[in-house]
Amino acid sequence: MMVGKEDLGLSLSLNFPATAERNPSSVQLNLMPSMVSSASPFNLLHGTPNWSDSCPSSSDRNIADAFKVETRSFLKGIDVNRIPPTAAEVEEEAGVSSPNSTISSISGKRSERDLPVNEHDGERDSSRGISDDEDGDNSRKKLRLSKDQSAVLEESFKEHNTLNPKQKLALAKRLGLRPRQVEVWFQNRRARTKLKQTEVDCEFLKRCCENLTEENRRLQKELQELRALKLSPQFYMQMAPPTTLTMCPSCERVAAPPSSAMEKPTDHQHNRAHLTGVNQNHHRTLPFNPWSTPATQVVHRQMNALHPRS
DNA sequence: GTGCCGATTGATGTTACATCA
DNA sequence: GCTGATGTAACATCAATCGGC
Repeated sequence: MMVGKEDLGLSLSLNFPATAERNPSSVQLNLMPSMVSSASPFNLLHGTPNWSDSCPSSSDRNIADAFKVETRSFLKGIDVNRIPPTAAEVEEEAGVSSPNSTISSISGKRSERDLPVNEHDGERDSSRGISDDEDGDNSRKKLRLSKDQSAVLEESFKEHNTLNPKQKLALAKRLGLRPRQVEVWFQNRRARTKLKQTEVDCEFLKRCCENLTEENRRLQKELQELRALKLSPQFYMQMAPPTTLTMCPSCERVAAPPSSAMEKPTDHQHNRAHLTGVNQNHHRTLPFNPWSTPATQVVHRQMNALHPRS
């Protein structure tokens, strides 16, 4: 339900074509806290929202997902997923395509994998869904996990996004699911998390690109202005040595030397304050490296944050 | 042999739209 | 022409499967 998503304040919209058509603000993104560190590139992106702030917490997302599932079930008035309370009851339903008896039956490989676990669990009955094939019903039934099951799984996923066999068994037992189902849920959950992370990265790079384009445009314009100035004889009279620029060590911004005609007081007003202030050595002359301009430094920091070198 | 991953399938739910009484 | 019920195609979601590593 869109209402649920919006009300929960889920943030990032990517407007993928198919979705955007109907739901312009769709594709709600979420990051697991562990996946968005404090060094997240989004925090470094100037002029953009703080994504880690605006992105929902995983719990919000979990709630949203659970809410979604719940709402669907509620609206239909049907909860298709019941936790089989006892093995006996499961046995009764085994041939009847109960949601929880949905199987892996089609794949012999996986069924075989599950079998020992069920034996071990004393819940072999659920694996009798294999007999669905024998019943001639080859269509696999779609299982929808209940709200409670999803919530527990999400909780567990928050603690550790992979399960060891022991944890898997315990969780399966607790939820009344087969271990294979728990395993599959975790796999799919990891895939979803990764997909969302990819989408976020994509969005970030898009913004990065936009910023660079804008910066490039600005620099081109500046270059044109400088070239125009260059034609003026007065420019040469007052020009600073061509290979040096002054960088403010505190803010890392490049500024023209005070005597230079290039100085633009309105552009970087605090330079004047620095230069006329107590510390006359505040500005030091540095060799100009075009790749270490503020803009490129910001981008480099962003890129490093995104893909840190080991 | 096992577990994970990416790609894919298929069941199910939602939505927008058309048709009809 | 307007309204509500019904059918349906398109799409979204997600559990489950498959093959590869």
